[in-house]
Amino acid sequence: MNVTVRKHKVKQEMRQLILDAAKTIFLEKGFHRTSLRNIAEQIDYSPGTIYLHFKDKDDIFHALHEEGFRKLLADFAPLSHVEDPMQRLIAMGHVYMDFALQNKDLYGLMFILDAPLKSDINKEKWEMGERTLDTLKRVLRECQSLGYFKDKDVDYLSFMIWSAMHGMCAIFYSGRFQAYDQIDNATLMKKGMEYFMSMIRKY
Amino acid sequence: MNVTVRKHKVKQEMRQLILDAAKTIFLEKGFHRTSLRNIAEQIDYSPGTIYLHFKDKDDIFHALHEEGFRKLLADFAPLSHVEDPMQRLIAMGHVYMDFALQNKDLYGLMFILDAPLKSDINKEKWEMGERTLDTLKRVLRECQSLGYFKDKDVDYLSFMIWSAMHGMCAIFYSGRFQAYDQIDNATLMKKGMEYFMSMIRKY
DNA sequence: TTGTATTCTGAACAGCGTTCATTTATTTTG
DNA sequence: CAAAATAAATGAACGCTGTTCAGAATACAA
Repeated sequence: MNVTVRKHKVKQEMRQLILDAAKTIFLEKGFHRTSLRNIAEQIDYSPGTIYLHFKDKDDIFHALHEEGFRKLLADFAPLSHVEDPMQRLIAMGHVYMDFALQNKDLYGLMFILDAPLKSDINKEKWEMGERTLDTLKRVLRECQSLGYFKDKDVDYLSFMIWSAMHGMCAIFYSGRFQAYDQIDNATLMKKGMEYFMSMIRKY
Repeated sequence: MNVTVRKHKVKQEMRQLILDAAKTIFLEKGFHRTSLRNIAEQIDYSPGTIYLHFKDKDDIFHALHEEGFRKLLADFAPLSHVEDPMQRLIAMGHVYMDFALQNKDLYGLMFILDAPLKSDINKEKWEMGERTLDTLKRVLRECQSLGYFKDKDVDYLSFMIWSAMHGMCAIFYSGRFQAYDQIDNATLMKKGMEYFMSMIRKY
């Protein structure tokens, strides 16, 4: 018992060690360019050892995926204290964008990379995604009760708003704004957000 | 001369043969899951032959990348006949979205996949991207001369609008809307677009 | 200390992008 | 038409990948 508890703890520490190493290397080289041998080398274990803690590479992906959502939801949590739903909606946008800016690799894993998402697992894992989306839908309904977004369907509306946020973050992630190369990335994002929010406030 | 011309033609046909095969398999299996051996097999040549026509896998990526932009710009072309700039802007949105819906693989190559874009080449290749963006900026300026988007910076505005469009397409591409799984993809996209456009019209 | 259970290793497998000496096909020349 | 020169295509080989698994190393129990 005391022993099995400690064993369990050791096992979890190893898991976290692998995840942290993986995250570090993903950040440096990108998901597809990171090999299990790279990860193994970083933590001074052989490649085989990783398979004692994760089913395969996708499994590591999923673990980080979930870690990302936990972090994002945690970042959202303080916003529940913002009384005015419209102010809360705007604040959520900023938190979302900051999350993408500060956790580029994690953001890519969660919303962009096509790596796995193999049908079986994704239903379970996307429970986190749904919870995040529900947070958005809830605040939108509150906004509606204050007169905003009259006669708008919350499903379509939430999709449109999330897409706008995601679009900016995704372009940032993929590094595809050479077209704006004279403008600082963060400024571009913040200004884009500002324009969108001032638009939606009047909607 | 006559001979060299014919040779050149044959060579280009081979190039196109490879590109078409590549596109087909990308569509089926995705970029990262498509191997050069798969492509070679599909056209009944050995892997080595492909390297007679393309520098490497990234080179194929770039060729399709450019093909995509040529197609998108061609789809935009007829819109120059739409007199009212706001109507043209809205029409552009629909064309962009239809392009993504009907050329999913190409869209991913152009705007999402992180495969290559290795600094050297991307400047040249993104000339197409810039041209596309210029089309958007031009119509926005025309809208401004009609009183829309007063005091708005065209760079930030174009980024925000493009991001909103891209966001919807990117979510569609990555298949990450299980959260809306009871709603048809195309409907979701069209409605999202409709909401965004009705919002921007009043901006 | 011995025996059992656990952890870890690293060689092996098939497949990957890529290269290149060699073979095959085509064209040019005598 | 045959021979030489040029071009096109091959496929084995290299070092990499994710993944597996028999065996070695280590830890724990009796």
